[in-house]
Amino acid sequence: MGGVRVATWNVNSAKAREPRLLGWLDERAPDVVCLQETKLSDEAFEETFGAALAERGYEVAHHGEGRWNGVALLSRVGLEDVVNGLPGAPGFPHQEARAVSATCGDLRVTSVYVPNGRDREDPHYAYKLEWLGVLRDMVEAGDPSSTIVAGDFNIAPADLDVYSVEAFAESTHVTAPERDALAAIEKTGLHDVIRDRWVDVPAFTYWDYRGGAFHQDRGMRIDLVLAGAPVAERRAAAWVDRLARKGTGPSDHAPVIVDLDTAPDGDIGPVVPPPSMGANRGRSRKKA
DNA sequence: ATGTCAGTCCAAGACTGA
Repeated sequence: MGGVRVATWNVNSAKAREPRLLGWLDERAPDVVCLQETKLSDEAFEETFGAALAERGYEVAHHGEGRWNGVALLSRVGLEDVVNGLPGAPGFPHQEARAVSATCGDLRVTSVYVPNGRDREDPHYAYKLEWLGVLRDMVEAGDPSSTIVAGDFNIAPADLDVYSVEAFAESTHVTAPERDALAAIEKTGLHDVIRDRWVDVPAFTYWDYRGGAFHQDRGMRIDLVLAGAPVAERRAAAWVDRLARKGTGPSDHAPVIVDLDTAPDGDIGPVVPPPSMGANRGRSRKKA
């Protein structure tokens, strides 16, 4: 194994996304996948995807409730010690299927679907902040150095992460309490892998279905991959798979993909070739 | 341009959620 490709994608109904999801797995071949908004029961997910995912070599941890929410982890580098939900998380009023964690190889991975918050005055907003606090506590109680928390955070971390600050003046997703709650999670030792790589590029991950938002790039960056420092340092590539937002029957979210090199103490050497084998040699030779 | 899409109930089109 020469490195691990980790991805997160809010599919906005796994059932409605079945052909797109399977085609995307074949195209991108991620090793670990965090899914959100599967909108399926565990039984329905198994029935719809069990065989297709097993064929592709994935072990599956799905935590669903049926109509809404629903998260999953797919892994072909191991899937152990699965925990459904956030221990001690608030509900509305019942606990919702918004988190699932597992150990995948040398990574402790959590797929999260953070509550939307709806409006600043809505009780769901307070629920969202409280839920984020419990997520922070869970990360801190674990080992942040081997942690990945990825998913739909429903928070744009900074003004760069929305297409228009004015358009969000009265909205959730951009408020100081939400951003503070995210910062508190990161302060346990997690890094925003896409933002580390693309320092001043918006890198939107979500575009409303309405009003031609995708075509006009009126988007938001709300799907994040957070990783402990030793994991984030293994980053070989990090990007938003905008192709998956195009064409027929897309989700309103695009996947985020992060490639990690093998850990320094792994038994296989680095993925990046030495300078003498660099890609530029071939290109310049061809020119000459 | 809040101009879409997905789920539910239940058989069509309202309602809810994002």
